[in-house]
Amino acid sequence: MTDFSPQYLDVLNEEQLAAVTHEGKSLLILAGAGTGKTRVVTTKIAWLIQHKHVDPYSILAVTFTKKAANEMKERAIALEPKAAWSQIRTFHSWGANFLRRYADEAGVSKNFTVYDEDDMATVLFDAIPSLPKKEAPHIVKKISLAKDYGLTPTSKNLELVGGDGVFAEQYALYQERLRLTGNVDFGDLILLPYLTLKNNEAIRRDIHFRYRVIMVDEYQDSNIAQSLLLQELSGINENSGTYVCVVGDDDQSIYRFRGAEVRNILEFKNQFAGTDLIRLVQNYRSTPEILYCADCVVSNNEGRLGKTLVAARGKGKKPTLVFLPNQDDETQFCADIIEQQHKKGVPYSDWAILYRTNAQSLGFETNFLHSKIPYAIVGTLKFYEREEIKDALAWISLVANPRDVVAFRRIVNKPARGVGPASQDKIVEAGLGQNLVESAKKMKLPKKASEGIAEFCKIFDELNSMLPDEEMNLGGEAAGSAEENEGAAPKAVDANKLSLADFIKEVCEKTGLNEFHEAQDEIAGTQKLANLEELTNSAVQYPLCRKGLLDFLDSINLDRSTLGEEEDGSLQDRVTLITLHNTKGLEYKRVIITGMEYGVFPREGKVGDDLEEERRLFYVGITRAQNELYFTSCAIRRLYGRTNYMQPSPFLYELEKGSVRVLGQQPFAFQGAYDAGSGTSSSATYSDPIAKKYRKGAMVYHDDWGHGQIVSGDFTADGEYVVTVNFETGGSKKFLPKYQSSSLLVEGT
DNA sequence: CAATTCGGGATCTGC
DNA sequence: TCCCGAATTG
Repeated sequence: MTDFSPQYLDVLNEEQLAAVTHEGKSLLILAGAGTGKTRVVTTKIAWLIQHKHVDPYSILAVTFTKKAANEMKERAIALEPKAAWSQIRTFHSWGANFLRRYADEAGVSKNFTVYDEDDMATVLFDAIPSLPKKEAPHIVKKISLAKDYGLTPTSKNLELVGGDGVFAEQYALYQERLRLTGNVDFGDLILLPYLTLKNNEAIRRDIHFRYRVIMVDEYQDSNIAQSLLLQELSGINENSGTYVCVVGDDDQSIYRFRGAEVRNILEFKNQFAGTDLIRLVQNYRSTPEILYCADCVVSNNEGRLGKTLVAARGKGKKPTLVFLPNQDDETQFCADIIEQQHKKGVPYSDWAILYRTNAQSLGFETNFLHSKIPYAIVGTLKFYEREEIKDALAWISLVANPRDVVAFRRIVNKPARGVGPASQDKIVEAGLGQNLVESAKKMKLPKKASEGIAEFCKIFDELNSMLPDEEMNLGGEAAGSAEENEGAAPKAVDANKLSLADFIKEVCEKTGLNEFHEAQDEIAGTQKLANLEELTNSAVQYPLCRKGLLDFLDSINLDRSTLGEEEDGSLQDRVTLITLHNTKGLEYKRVIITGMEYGVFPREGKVGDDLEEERRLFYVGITRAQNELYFTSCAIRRLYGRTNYMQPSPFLYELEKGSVRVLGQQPFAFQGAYDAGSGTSSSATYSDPIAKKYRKGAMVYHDDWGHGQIVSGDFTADGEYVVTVNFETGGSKKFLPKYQSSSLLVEGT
């Protein structure tokens, strides 16, 4: 077995192989965009199991998004089926699982659900009724950030998150109130496991015994709390012998604003003593021309470990920088180039249009609708934030945990049952930290409210009694097997067996949600009833029991992404419209990065670390492109209803002369910054009006050939003026403008 | 409670 | 400019 080399190792390059077979000390893999990072991690898992005989059960691999976790799990299992026994999941879902197991030690209810920021605001408001309405979200953000930084209400350095004199107290009051609900917020899913491990040696020993290998993907996205958790989890300071391997790219860290800390990756070698570093720089995605641009830009950042991507691919097209008069021209330029290429057989799905802010998508949508260019906007549909879905989920959550004040308030008077705010407050105050429904039953209230509460409690009890504690066992697997799987996707439920979907169906019917929204749909033409059905369907595979209910709620609360969005948009021939942030981890054959203007990208006022983060975002955008890359920059842009004269993005200056082809009217600041074209001709004198109009450098549009630029203009021996035009499509043509004035149009005149 | 008006604010968004 | 939430009004 010594020389046995599994096939899957053959496809790796030298640096990838070194990363896969590395052992011993901790390892930081600095993996640039498109260098096969996921392949390395999944192969490493397979190699450890097959070749090093590591127990798959003792391997933990964490990612930041559910999508990434699913992909990693799938690919690891494809290489080595035993990887199904490994823990491959998101940080937060691991945390939720840990907290359910050690609920008592962590001080939460076993059947907690997870509060999002809206819910947090409700809790905060309950805790501090005097708080002005619009301040709540502000403070909630600070609390979230504090938890991301690993700070508790008694921490000394709360000013790190902008905490002022009263913040510590607000945070403390919030915490107190939150604990009374039994529930947790997202920050708790990291912070509480960290504190529990830190303060409880027995649990810590259990965990160190269990996990022998820990890998973290996208480590540049980790926050301080996650780094602290990793240190406790791995027992790095206690000689646990656990092997830790983190993978990331400091150049792609773009989530500082929500607590991600690049320094985690920069200082990994200090936190995990004796770390080895392996760089993956062989890039299999992009042409060398695109990678050159990426490097020009990112090398302007100071806080980085430093690496330069090396193209594995051969030469391609030079990226193009296009200066346009305004945003309408920008959308039109995109529409034109996509349409021209489409006529030549380039599918729409090759293209992605990237922008800094969602608001910028509007112009493209309008234009594409009109131009009949099919498109799909990525990442706007927030299924679980819809009113009707939140209502249904509130009922479900309250059944799971009757101490859930937020859920209780949300539904107790919806539809109206005469239980107004005053009655609600009374019930909540009396029932704090207890079963709110039971408390409500005992409460003395005005006649109207008391009738309403009776009705509410009746519905609740009926729903509650539908749920057995354990899965009804009709000859299937033993209940509790899900515990072994630790929340892995539940097995399909027999068709003739009741599933959780039946419960949710009842919820929608009994509570009047269906009735209410059916009426709404007719009036407003909405889809609410259908959305509720979709929610019901998504629960089909969960068993009808309390455990199934909690698993279902976790699956929703820990993946707010895309239910309701098309499963595989890539199968459809459509242009992708997407924010730069959303492109991380994705790739497209042809990419247009739009709105390259100061104030838009980078956003106004960004300096220092914030500016470096914007630059990394630009770097992420550039490195999404496989074959072709365009940048567009407008001289004028409407913002908030005002017309603004824009300066080109400072990032454009960082693209070195000769790294891009420039089209359009260069702003004054750019005169001479770039070669306008490749022509060397001495050019024509501009005394001739036609020659003046069709001069070298001008942008033109031709009915058949599309957009292009005049790269040379000369007079023939006969005195005829001839221009050579390089078209966007790559072709080059000569024209006699004298005879072409109607079909060859000079743009911007 | 529903319809209407008024005013403020406007990034990116994982789990 | 435009959208959302809060306040006002019938």
